[in-house]
Amino acid sequence: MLSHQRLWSAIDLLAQRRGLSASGLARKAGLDPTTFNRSKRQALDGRQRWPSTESISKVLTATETSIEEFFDIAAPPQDRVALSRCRLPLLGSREARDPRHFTAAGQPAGNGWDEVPFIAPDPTVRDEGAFALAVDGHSMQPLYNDGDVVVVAPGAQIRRGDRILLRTRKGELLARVLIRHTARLIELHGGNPEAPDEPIDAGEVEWLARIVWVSQ
Amino acid sequence: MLSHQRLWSAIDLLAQRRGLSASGLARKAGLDPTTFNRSKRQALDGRQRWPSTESISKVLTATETSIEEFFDIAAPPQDRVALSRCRLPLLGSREARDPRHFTAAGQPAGNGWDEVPFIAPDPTVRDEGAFALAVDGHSMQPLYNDGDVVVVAPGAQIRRGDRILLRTRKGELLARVLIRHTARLIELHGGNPEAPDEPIDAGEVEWLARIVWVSQ
DNA sequence: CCAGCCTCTGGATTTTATTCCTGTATTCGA
DNA sequence: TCGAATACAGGAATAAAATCCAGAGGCTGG
Repeated sequence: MLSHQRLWSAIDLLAQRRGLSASGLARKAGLDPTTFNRSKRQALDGRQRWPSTESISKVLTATETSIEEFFDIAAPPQDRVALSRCRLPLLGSREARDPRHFTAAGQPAGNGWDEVPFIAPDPTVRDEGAFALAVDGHSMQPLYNDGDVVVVAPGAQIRRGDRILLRTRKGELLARVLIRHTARLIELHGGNPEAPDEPIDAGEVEWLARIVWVSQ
Repeated sequence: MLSHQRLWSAIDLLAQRRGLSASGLARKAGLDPTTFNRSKRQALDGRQRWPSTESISKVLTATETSIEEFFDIAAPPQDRVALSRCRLPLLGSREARDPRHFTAAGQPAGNGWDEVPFIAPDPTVRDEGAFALAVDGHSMQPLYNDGDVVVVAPGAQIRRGDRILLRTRKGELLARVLIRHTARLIELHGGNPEAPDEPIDAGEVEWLARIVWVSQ
């Protein structure tokens, strides 16, 4: 649905994001500067006045804004789909072995990354450093197979039993289940219920991040 | 951006999806039936005429369409993000044991379903019958744990090695890995590498559907 | 301090979208 | 077969949004 209030606040918020006033936005779009005046938003008798689609179209063109972004700006919070994080950086797990693709905190770095649209219900994915990893080959079995895509959120809280992506100082990239995490020791599990836990010295670990979504 | 052409074709396509004509849509929205006439879309001298935001708002309200869906309808293919499927039906796996929550084809039915926003890069999720299942308890271990959310696409092609959700005629709801699927026999695997395959008679199966995404 | 610029109000005017109307063609059900 | 409803074109009238036009207030740099 589309309310009078949402439409006008989208215009205000778009102007704000672009560092413009309401009149500045109108002028930039080639419209009369008074078009978006507050005094033009309702008639004297209180009836609502709506901006025209043509004006909106001109504003979007002038500010290089997509119609989706425009309506997302003023969406009610529960409908907000975090369009800013709509495109996650994506890398193949083979390329991801190269540590230069990551910052020291495990966030994507450099320009070898592709992009993929993604919006998940879990707000952890809005994490600024979130990225997607396309699994090639068998290096992450049995948890993940060739062709799976895992979404990793370095900023997400990690608890026991969560699946994590872990970079060791040696440069290995592992997908595991976290069993225990103390100051000195990290206990991992490979996903095979029959296999024993794998302890690893906390000093060996460069970073670890929670895997929040997987396509398979 | 928002073009004259896209706006009008969104109106036409929305009408089409709701089984209405352009004039029927206008009438349903409480507008004059000629409002959306083709003859009103451009002036005699060829200048573009735009529908008003207020008319669009009335149309969306009358057809219970979100503004996101409206603009997605006529989006260029490369921008199409299946916003119409942005909100997936969601059910807990415990409630999902009750077969009344599903159609015979394994699509969501009834009104016990919640909703969750979701957009995945994989077009399989655009499947009209796609839904999300929140796993409660241990019934789907070791593949999935309490708190995981799996996204299921009943229309997606299934190949060997895919994870599937399966409803038996007895009413069980199982998450498994598909090993083999012949006319008579379906071979499944529970996810524990040490465990043997589980054969099941194809006649025992009500439906099965591919699991395409998992949060964990 | 003041000119110049911007922002906004509120009114008059112009432009434009909607409504109202007439007329034609088509579909549908009795 | 024949009304009744629907779909649509096109024109006139009406309603509403954009412009145009003062005028007030704020800010800034000279």
